[in-house]
This record gives sequence, structure tokens and C-alpha cells, in this order.
Amino acid sequence: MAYSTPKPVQQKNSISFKELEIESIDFFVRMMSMLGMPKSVGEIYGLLYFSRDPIPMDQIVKRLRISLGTASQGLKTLRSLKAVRTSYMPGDRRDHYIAETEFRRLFANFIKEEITPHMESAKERIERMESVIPSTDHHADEFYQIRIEKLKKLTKASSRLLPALAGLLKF
Amino acid sequence: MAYSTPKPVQQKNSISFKELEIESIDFFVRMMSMLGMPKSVGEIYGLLYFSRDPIPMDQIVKRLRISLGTASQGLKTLRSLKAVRTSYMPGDRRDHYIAETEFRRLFANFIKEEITPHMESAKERIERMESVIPSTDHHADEFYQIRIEKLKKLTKASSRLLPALAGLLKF
DNA sequence: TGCTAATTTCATTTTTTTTTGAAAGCTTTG
DNA sequence: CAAAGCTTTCAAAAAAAAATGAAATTAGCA
Repeated sequence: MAYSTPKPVQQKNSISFKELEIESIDFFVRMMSMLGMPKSVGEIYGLLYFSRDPIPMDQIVKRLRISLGTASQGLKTLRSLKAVRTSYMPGDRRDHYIAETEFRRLFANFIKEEITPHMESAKERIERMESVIPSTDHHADEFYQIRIEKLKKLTKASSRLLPALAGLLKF
Repeated sequence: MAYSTPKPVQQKNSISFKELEIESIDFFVRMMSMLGMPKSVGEIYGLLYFSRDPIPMDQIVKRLRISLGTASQGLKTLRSLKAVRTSYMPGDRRDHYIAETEFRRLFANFIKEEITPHMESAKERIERMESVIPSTDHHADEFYQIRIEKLKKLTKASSRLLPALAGLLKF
């Protein structure tokens, strides 16, 4: 038996909700794309952000007119960032999604998932540089040494500061 | 009369410089792509970063095996971020490029050029949301109000914190 | 000023990323 | 335990982004 989703309160009412929803989607599409996320991820989050009720995937598909595959992938991404969570709905076997709205935590997660790994491999790459500094030309050595030192400072500062940043956010 | 570029010191010497150069290019290609910049921009900066001598565009093209168009575009981007500057070479009418290596300043510039404008338009979008809050359902109002408030705090915190961030960097 | 080298622009091509949708894989329940 | 519903996966298609290279423009020199 298929589930007929009862229309939630805000959907019945008015054009203005639809407008708000559109603004929200627009907002998060841009926000997310600044962070390198595909449009669909922003759309899904934007839809959920102003939804009082948890939404199942097939509704997301229908409302955003995206494919099942995209929705599934997008939700997977959002889950891994802990930007959405599923909420249990009695008598319905579909997963219902709800937006996580504590941006501080979202941000911390984003840094942990997307930035930190890159910083680690950057450090390895710098080590490799050091093992390879041209050693013939002594004058040159100093030049390279300084440049490498700068890279070290950059990565060190980044990997300290970025995780700390989330804590600074007061919201 | 065409200019024959005299081979700079580091080019003659050794495999190890070539290796360092490759690591550098690799490093910045990844770094830049985290910031949403195309590969070519990272390549150019990576090449310049470990070059003692300023390099003219045609040499960049030759060494990186990229097209003139790409090089020109990439340098334009880097110039706009103040990540490179041209240095005058007497008796040579080509522009010679040199990498700007103060990351603090680069970072500040990046935020000013790439982030701040987006934050501004985000704020406008939030204002539009406020003008459109569903007004029929009073219970609903509160919900939307809270969500909008969060977005405001997010954008406010971001546009304060991000520009300040560059100052915090100690390198 | 006219000539030539250097650079930029931009329509086209190539590459990369994202989306689609059908098939495979789970999971619940009758 | 079988059938139906929900979700994931993945090869192919579509869309978006980046690179190419030739033509147009600009700038320096003679």
C-alpha cells in the first residue's frame, strides 16, 4: 500500500509560503555552491529548512522535480555532513527528513569532513618538498627554504584556526 | 625581434628542482581548487611560487603546456586577487610575473573579492524573506521568524568573522 | 606613424561534474 | 517467506566549467 502524504499545514496556505520556500531554496543553493556543493544539495536543504514537518524522499523528488537518484545522493551528502537527520514517523516506512539548523555544528562538521583531510595531505606534500630541495646551489637553498617555511606556516595556521573557527561563531 | 629568454639558474640545475616545481604545482592546484579556482590558476601560481625570477607569459605557456588563452585568463584572475604582480624587466617588452607570497594578504583579498559580495546578496535575500512571511497562521509565524533569525545571525557572523580572520593568521 | 610583438577576447571544443532513470538491493509486513 | 515499497547504485545523458587557438586589440619601439 502506498502512502498518501497528508498535506502539511503550511502547504495549503497561500502564495507567500511558496515564495518563502523559493527564497530559501535560492539562498541555500548559493550558499552551498560557495562551499562546492552541487545545486541539488542546496535545493534539498533549502526545502527542508523552512519545513515544519519532516519530508520523505519521494516528496522531495516531487516538490523539487529532481530525480530519485539525485535526491538519494543529495540526502546522503547532507547526512554525512549531519545537515539533515531522519525522524521516525509511526505507521510509515519511508524515512522522513528534517533539517539540522545549528549552523555552528554544521560548520564544524563541514570543516572536519571536507577541509581537514586536505590539510593533512598538504602537509605530506610539503614534507616531500623538503626531501627534494635542490642541494647544488647554496644561495638557492635559502630561497627555497623560506618558501617552504611559508607553506608550513600556512598549513599549520589553517589546521589550527579552521577547527577553532566554529567555536568563535556566536549563533 | 623576438626575445630569447635566458634560462634562469634553477632550470639548468638538476632533476630535484623539477621535482620541487612539480610538487609545488600539485600543492597549489589542490589548494586553489579547494577555493573553487580552476586547475590552470593553481598551476600558474605553483610555477611562480618557487621561481626566483619573474616569468613572462609565453614561458608560462611553454613550461606548463597550456594555451595562451588559459594563461592570460589565469593571470588575470591571479592579478585580481593580487596573488601575482608584474615586474619590469629592462629591455624586454613582455610582462614578467612574480608570485605574491604573503598569504595573509592573499587571504584577505580572496575574502574581499569572492566572499563578501555573496554575503551582501545573501542579506538582501533574507530581507526579501521577511517581507513575505506567511501571515495567516500565527503559530506558523513564530517558526518562520526563528528560522529567519538564524539566517540573519549566520550572515552577520560570517561577514564579521571572515574579514577578521585574515588578521588572526600569524604568518 | 607604422610595424610588430604581446596580450586579451571569445566562439568552439574538450573535459569534468551533475543529473537521470532503470535495475539491483534492502526491508517491512501481510 | 513472498510481495510490495522504499532506497541505493551506476551506466548513460545532459549540463556546466574550463581550455583552446585564432582573430582582434593594445602597446612599445624604430
